[in-house]
Amino acid sequence: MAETMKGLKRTHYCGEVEGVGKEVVVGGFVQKIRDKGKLVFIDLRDRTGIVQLTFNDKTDRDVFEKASRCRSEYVLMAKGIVEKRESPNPELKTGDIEIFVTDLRILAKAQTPPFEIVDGTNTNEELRLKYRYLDLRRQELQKNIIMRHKIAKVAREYYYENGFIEIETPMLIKSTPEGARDYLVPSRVHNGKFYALPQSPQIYKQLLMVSGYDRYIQIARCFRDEDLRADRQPEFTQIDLEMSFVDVDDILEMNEGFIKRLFKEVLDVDIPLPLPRMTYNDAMEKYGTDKPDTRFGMEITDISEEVKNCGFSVFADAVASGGSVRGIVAKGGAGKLTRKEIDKLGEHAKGIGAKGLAYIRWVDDAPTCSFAKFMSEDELKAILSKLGCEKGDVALIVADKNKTVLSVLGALRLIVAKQLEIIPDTFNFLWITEFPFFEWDEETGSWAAMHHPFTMPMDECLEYLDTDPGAVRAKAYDLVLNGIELSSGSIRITDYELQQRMFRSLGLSDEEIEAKFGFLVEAYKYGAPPHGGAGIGLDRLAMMMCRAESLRDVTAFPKVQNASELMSSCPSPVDKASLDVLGIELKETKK
RNA sequence: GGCCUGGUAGUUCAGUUGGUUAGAACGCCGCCCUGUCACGGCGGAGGUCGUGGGUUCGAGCCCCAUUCAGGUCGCCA
Repeated sequence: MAETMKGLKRTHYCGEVEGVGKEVVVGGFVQKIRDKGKLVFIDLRDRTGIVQLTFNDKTDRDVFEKASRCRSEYVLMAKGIVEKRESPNPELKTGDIEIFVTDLRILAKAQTPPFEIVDGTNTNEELRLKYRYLDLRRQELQKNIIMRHKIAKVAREYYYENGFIEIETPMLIKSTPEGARDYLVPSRVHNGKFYALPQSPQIYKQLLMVSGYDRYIQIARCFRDEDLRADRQPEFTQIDLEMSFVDVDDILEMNEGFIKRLFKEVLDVDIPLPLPRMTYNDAMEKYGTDKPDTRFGMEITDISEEVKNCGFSVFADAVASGGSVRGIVAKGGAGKLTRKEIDKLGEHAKGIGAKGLAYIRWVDDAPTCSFAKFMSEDELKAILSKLGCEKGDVALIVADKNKTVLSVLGALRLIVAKQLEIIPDTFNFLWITEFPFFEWDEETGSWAAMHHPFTMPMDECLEYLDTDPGAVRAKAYDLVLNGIELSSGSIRITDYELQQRMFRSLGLSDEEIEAKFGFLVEAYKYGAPPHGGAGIGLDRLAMMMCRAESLRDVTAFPKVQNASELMSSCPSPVDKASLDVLGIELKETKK
């Protein structure tokens, strides 16, 4: 039978014990017991840290024996006197004191955990996820989870102070088969019909602006039934906001203010404002991605002009067929990027769509070049000069359709930078602006909205909406931090006529518009202030601020790659009776 | 759905060309120890080598399939 804490009331957290001579009561988990025979030390841990409990020949005999029976992860409560240590432990916050224990309660015994509860563990993540509640005891993880809490706290404070009102939007909403796949929820009272879990509160927050709430914020859970990545969970949390009577600059400034305050308060890092901005087109041309990591250079250079008439048909043909030839230069990379490493990069490039990878590696007097035999010396010189490739450097070159060239070089740029270890440990924020409104969908052979169909086109683009959709840019913006997309938002269309035009450009019939967005379109007929907003990924923000590698490290109960949760084994089958009530019959399921 | 990586005591790993009884460290259990804090000393327990099949006189090791986990591409308005 475990003991109770009757008569004891905690006075201090373990990591905050102080005051030599004072009587204190602490509670926590046994981190470690060091039994010296007639002298026992117990490291007691709670979320604030560790304090040392001491038992010696002056200790009551029952208390002493109880102490020596303790094992790792037992839950204890101890009353005692704070004493100064003869030899302090500089590793501990409370290292210059210890507690001479006069009363000890074993509140719960504990089985030996399947892995040690210590920081810097390298226990397999699968096992730790199965026993997530134990993994969450580790101080590393507790620090991350608490960091996440602080972010949410500063977010609420900041936006509240700026006039935002927190409003909850529904979790059971109408499914709109656009964009990501919805999680569907059946219901007993509506056989054959389904709710969807929100991918974001998008439509509702826009309606709140129509309703005149002016500034809305919500720390909102969002759901997407898509495959996971290290930086993507099927359910995630967004600091979701919307503002009325604003244009792009107003929203960017508001959110910059939040970023600055957040990093100052939580990490004591100064983020200079305004944050840099870059157009989508510039980002694609220079970095091959709409979320560039600008902590290092290695920008993409177009050498199409230099090679369009050269003897190397791969290059010349790519340019002739409307594509391009571009390259990146790894400054001083010739040492680390051996022929073998470059071959590996080539394989990787092929894996992501390139037909091949040309290279120049300049170690000694003359550069080694994979396509030298097709080139005159002058042509090669021109390429080197345009690329800025010098002795000691490696240039990687891809020829293909523009889209392929850019995406491949964008990916290689990141890999090479990691290999060369040239990425500084800083926080580089960047706004990406002027996104294209439309995106050509190869599968359906039609235009699709890149952001979402309620995004306002830029004022000067309205005139060629119908004639040249590909050139229409939108009042949409992303906030990027070190190559991770942190936030995404836009100014919304508030004009009924314009919205109808955009829907039609997307190939939606009047019937489809009515069925999918009828209530939204209807709402805008009753007058709406200009408005826009953004969603800031709380999980990713926490991941970056904790310098974690994965969202799993900043999410209390995360899901794994196949979107299941290892601890509770969810999702799980349900019995036939439950399905019958919902009017659902399963087809043969995938094995 | 494609590609890549991994799965051996509780944990992290080693395991030679396929060859006797599969090892180490940490953890765990027991005994000893009055100043430990990576405590120390002595002793001990602990293995379906992810699963199934195949090759072989013989498989942790080779082959095939499968499963689980991770990364990534597709996907993520």
